[in-house]
Amino acid sequence: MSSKKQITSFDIAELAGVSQATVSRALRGSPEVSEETRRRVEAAAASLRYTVDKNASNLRSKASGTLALLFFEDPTPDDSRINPFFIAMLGSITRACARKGYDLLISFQELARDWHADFAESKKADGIILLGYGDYLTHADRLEKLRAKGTRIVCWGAVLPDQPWVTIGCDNFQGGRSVTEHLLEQGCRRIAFLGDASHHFPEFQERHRGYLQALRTRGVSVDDALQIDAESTQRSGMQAAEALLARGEPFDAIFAASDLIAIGAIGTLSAHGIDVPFEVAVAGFDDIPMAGFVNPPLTTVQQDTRRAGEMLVDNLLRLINDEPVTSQMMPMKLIVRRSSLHDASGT
Amino acid sequence: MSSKKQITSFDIAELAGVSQATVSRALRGSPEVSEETRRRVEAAAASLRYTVDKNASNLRSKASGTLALLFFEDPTPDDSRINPFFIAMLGSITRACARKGYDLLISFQELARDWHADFAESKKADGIILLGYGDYLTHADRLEKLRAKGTRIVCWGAVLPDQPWVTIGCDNFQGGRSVTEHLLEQGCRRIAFLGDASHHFPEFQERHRGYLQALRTRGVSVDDALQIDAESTQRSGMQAAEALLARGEPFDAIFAASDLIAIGAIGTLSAHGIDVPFEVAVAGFDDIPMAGFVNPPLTTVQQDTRRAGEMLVDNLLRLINDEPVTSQMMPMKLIVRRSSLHDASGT
DNA sequence: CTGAAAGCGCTTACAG
DNA sequence: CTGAAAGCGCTTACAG
Repeated sequence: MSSKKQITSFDIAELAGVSQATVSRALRGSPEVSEETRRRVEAAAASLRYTVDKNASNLRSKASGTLALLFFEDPTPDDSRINPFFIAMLGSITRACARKGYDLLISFQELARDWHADFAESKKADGIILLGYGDYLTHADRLEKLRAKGTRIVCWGAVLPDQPWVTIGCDNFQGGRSVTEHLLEQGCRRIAFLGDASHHFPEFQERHRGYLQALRTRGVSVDDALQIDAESTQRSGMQAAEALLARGEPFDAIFAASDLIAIGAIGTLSAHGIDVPFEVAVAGFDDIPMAGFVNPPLTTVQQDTRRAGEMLVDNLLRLINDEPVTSQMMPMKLIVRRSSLHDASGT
Repeated sequence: MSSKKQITSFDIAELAGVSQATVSRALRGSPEVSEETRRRVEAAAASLRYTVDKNASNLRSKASGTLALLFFEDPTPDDSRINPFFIAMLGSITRACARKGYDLLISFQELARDWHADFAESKKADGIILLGYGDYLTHADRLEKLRAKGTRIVCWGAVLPDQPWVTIGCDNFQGGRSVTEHLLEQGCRRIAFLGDASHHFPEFQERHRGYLQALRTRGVSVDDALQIDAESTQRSGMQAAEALLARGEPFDAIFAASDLIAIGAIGTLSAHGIDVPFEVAVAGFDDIPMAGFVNPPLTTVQQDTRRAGEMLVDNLLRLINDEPVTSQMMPMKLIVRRSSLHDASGT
């Protein structure tokens, strides 16, 4: 603790020769204060290195100037391995907050836990951003209850019809479709899908729907034996690829529901002496920084994380200001790298 | 905003049949409260879904229960590319905070900016963690002024003698030495160092000192032409490798001051048709997640980010509690992967 | 445009 | 072990 007593707005008021209320107004840029008074107050504040006590101002004004970012994830053995895609989102969310003058509180949570009280209800944050490959459906009632209590929440994830909460997400369906069409163009016909395509992973499910759509449009028959569940980790990708090989079904391509799954799968294929992309083309989803550096470089779908972060923050602030907000879907972009160039490298 | 009036400790007091002060004590687990009263208060609080207003409690108690994490970095063109090593640190710091019951506020800043007022002085955070390949020396006076004002700060970085602020860092000197010894054991004799080894990058400087020490111990002469400045980005690593090649000096190994530099350098070498590790062995520093997945997998130095995060938080909390704290250095670990196996793959 | 006063919801001596 | 009272440092009607 500093030895000196804390400097308050009363000290500034005395120094500037105005009332404490005027200090408060001047420092918040209220238009009620005359230009000259404001200058005098600002000079006094600067000379004493005064800063407004956020706790007091928040208590009085009922706003915190803070947003909370909650990462949802299953408990992982390795604490420090965060899904790289969400890291990129974290970066852009942080900067978007800074641009808007908001602070950002972050926290890692398990979806099943009782996290709601921690932020909005204790007035630490004015609103909450949820990030994660979340099965929000299962927790829909909780989200709904929060919303009813007046908590402002914006989710990143699958944008689905009939979702009562505001969601920003990329167009997973189109993404899945684009990747699959690209693989078909490479001459692949037995394209495996690695990822849990159930409603527990709504984003994966959408990507899978796009995959099915692309196959059907081209008249390629769908073989359920080519779909293997996986969650978004390398380990899970390796296991899924092992399971796929164990099934003995022939396949000439893998569309992994995320880059981490794809990278794990490539590892397994290599270990089995299977060449990528000559024998099996592989594509992922997310365009994590690693994607361009694995061997072979990974074809994937890029999401505009910078814009996504801005949209999450902007929409949450609109919600906080009681402005109309709707869920929004962002376009994605296919990034072709060597891992999927089945055609060029072989046959 | 919720339509209902906010529930306060007075409501709980009434429901539980005690005074408001007792509610406050019971909910904070004060030992002064009887077990039976506590239970009654907790039940009442739960039934009304009451949570303590943090702004009020912070204002009164003069503590925020929040730590601030400041990332220092130069402004980058690409918002979302955060150094992966710091991301791992972020993860472990966040979790360490959670375990201690603290919230974490995060912010990206440029070292040169006027950031000090933002957190500690406005009472938003009880203490600050600084993270970044920072040139803290240049900003030493600012740090010192903050400390004098009572701000609690802990830095991640180079642990140097005569540093008045508390720093946690890994043993960069030993790390640099281990890598260099390893490269020497592989038969390399012309080992380039890629990284700014000036006092502006104290961690790189320490790694470079370790490098020099290893060379001298083995009686290998140091050639200044083999040192090229680089900061910790792939782009910079590529440029440094280009510059090195342009000098025309023969070299059989590169020790890059960070993994990102190493990965960039490998890219440049490959583009020039130079085989790694057969013609040039390469090693980096940090063991970022990508390191094991590039081609060839990168030999590097691993820092225990989980433990580092814990130590940063623990030491900051000690500082906040006015307990004695000293700077500490953590051991590192050489991780040998294929990029440095010069010997085995050639000659 | 400015000031005097009330009050945000807690925690913490103080008293018993 | 519990209560009554003061007060943390602001913001915001209210009045002029």
